[in-house]
Amino acid sequence: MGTTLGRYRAGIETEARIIDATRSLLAEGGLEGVTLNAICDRAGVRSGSIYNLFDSKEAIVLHVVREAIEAFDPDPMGEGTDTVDDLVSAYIRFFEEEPQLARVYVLAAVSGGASANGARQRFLRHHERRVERFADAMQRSGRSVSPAEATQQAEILLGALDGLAVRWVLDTDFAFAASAKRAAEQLS
Amino acid sequence: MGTTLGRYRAGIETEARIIDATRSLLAEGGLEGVTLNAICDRAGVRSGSIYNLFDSKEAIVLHVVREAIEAFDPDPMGEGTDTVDDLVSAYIRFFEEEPQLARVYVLAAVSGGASANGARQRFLRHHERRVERFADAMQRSGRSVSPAEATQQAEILLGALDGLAVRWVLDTDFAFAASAKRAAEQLS
DNA sequence: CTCTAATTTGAGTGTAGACTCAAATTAGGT
DNA sequence: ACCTAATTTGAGTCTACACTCAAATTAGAG
Repeated sequence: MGTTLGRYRAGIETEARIIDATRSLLAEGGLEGVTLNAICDRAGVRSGSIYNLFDSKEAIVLHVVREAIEAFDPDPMGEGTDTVDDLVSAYIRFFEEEPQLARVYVLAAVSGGASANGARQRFLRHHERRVERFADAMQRSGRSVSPAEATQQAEILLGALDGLAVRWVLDTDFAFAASAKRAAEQLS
Repeated sequence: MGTTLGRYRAGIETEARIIDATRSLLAEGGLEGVTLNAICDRAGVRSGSIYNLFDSKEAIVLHVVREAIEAFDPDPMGEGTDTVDDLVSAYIRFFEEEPQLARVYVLAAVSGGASANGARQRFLRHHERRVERFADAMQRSGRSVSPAEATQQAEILLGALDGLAVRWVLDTDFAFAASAKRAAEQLS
């Protein structure tokens, strides 16, 4: 019943290029480096094209940040059977396979922490979901006794992983994966 | 030999108010919330006064960031005899006693990680000095064998503390001190 | 091949924000 | 009380930046 995608192909491709450009600029220089000019240059379009596809620059940035949050889910299928090791491995894998999105996540999460808008709430909720999954995995492993105890320990383990992630943002030569594994060994 | 401070008192007081205003704005909303207008309103001056005392807005911001880095030194006297517990306690105390500077530090360190200017290098060097001090303390405690081993473990412990600090920036209700102590127990 | 919806353009508009500066004011020194 | 260095003012300037929009172009549908 619907039309084919044919006529919309150019728009879809342009949108993807704009999103890719914004993601790489965010990863490189944080929000400060993301001007319309920079997006246009990187994507190879003029500003009018951007507003044909997005309401505002902020809409594009939020799209990328949402993308990073969704990609950072250590248990996207929500099966709830992962071990702590599975979750830690997924965390590390995300940084290895999606370094740009990982950087976007870290930078946005911290600067979101300073903001009054919904960004902070969104990152906080995402963090709480992660803590819950880690805590569940810890309880299934028999290591922790009470839910409160598991939650506290999950906060610490995730805190360590996040701190090492920040360390990696400061210096990508830092051996994030090895340090993360070692931290998990000692905190599980 | 020199003149008294008398004639300069007004300038000194105004400078302090401008710095205090900038610090509180940085802690509240990160760099985004620090406009000249906001500084003027918070400090109770007009923009001309600011440029009588500082070369630029950036100069004020850098002053506050430098202040945060210096305040965050776990061993400012450089005596080199602290235990790991001493250093962890100093870290926690800084957050309890200087929450505004602590927030400024965390926010600036991460966003500095995205920048190309000297800020990232400055935070990296500061971090490396902290790692060295923690590693030295670990070796003195007899826990770690080699310097390399101590350095790795110091990176992990500081990573955990920093990650919990970021967690606290997202939500100041988070029990940072208790979590930090518990992380240190397991990572020392 | 024609039609036209979708897309692109880029000069132009409006504004937030950093910073300037001549004039006015303040207050310490004598 | 007078002098004047230091300080403050706030309207004004300049620019970077987000966004607009009429006209032109592209390319898929029929």
